Amino acid sequence: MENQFVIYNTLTRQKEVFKPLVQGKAGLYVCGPTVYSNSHLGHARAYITFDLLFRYLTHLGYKVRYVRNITDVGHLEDEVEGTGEDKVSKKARLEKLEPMEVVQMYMNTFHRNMDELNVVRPSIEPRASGHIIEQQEMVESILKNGFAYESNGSVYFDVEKYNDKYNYGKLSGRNLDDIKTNTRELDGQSEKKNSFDFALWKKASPEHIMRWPSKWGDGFPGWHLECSVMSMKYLGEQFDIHGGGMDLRFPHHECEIAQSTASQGKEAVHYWMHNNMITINGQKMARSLGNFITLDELFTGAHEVLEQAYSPMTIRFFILQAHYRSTIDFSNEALKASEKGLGRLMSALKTLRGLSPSEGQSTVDVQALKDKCFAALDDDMNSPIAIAHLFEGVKMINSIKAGNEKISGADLEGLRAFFKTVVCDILGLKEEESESSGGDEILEGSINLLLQLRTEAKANKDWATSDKIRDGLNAIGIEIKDTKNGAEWSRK
RNA sequence: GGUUCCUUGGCCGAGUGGCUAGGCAGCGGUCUGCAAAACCGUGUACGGCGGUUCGACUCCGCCAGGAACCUCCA
Repeated sequence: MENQFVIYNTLTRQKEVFKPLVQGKAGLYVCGPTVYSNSHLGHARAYITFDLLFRYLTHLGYKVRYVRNITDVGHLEDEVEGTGEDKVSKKARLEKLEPMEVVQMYMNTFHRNMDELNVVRPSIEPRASGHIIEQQEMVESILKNGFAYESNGSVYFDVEKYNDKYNYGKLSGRNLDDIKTNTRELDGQSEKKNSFDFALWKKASPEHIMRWPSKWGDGFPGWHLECSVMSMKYLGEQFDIHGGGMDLRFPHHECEIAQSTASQGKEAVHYWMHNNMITINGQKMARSLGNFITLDELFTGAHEVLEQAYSPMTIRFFILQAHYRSTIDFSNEALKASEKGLGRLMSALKTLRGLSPSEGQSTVDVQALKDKCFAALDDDMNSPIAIAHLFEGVKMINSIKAGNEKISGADLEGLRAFFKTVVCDILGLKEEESESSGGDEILEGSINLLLQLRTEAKANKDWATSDKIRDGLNAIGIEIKDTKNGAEWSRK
């Protein structure tokens, strides 16, 4: 086991060899979604990225504890509308539901979508609303350490004071002076010492539905707090990797660092990893820009920018074909290319299963292929390169089948294991059967019978009949492939 | 305005100081009764202008265009 897993650490702005705090174990925390509306393409990108990390760490032999939270406390002030109402409550009011009903509904959708994308569920999925006491405890410890102050029933983090001792802005590459001169002055900040101070605990206005009692009065926790608290609770005061979207780098993750450090006197996270955004026509996909596509819309094709439906695996493959730190631009053309490429990869996987060893020595180098592929994954999870090498494997498989290359029994076994490991276990791609399932034996029997008739017709040079069978099967979604070993069929 | 980043062939998307990324599409061929599939072959790509260098798409500077963060966001 010579190779080392290298990951890009946003904190140091460079690639570093992954060294776990505890040998053989890895602690991973990823910021989960706020469940107040449907999951979208951006969620797919983030959670597929860290699913790849989770799967790869597992593949490398680490016992991984993967914590991904659900943000179900509506602490997000609605600045755009200017109502000061949190998003969950607003949704609840609009749809005449309990806030927790809203949360449950979208959490269910999120889980279903993630399952469809073959994203492995995390080891622990804690909810912010279930950790109010712990959050209050952290507020108290930050207060006790002198890095926060109470003001009119709310508690704010004292950024300036923290910065005197530590470094606020180290993750996002800012310094407090810049932040000072560039922070917008918003209304209602009079109770803060400085505009860049952020809320740890916020006093609830009388109409605020999601509220909890505290020693500072009824209120709710600040957004940044839950991740500091829950990561500490389940992964310890210090843990290996914290992930999330690039957009969370500031202020969310910066504030997390400040909170953890202020409460415990040391930093919690060793490696910060951030996935880049998905853009649509070159622009970030965002609710506020009105250009976001939900996963359900993607899977059904029900969105005006979509020319067709795209399957979950197509989306997954599309995302894995770009490096996680690059932006990836959505387009129908790109998605269609991914769909076809994925089809070729998966049908090679099928072919591989049916391959038999050739006589004599291999003419292909399976080991070299494996080495190159794993080297790519070791290099900051370079999935596009790994996939490029996989396609070399596809060529290899097809050439063996066509009789242009030879493979020994041992190599064939190695190739099979390699493909299963990389394609299925690490990249998390699976075969998608078309909806028509059930009655498979009858179906197969019928099709095989038709193919027999076609073979006979061909033998009699009855092209009309043979083409009629081919076209007819084609029309109901069965594709015929004539190979040297006779006709084969597959579902389109 | 501040901070950071990007600009690769028809499309998407890796990467490197001199050596073929890959996918999709296209073109030519093999196979086929014809197709499809598969296989083989095929593309003188690196925003513009300077500089460093024996040599730059890759390093430096400037310019142009675009993006992200600075406000909720994956």
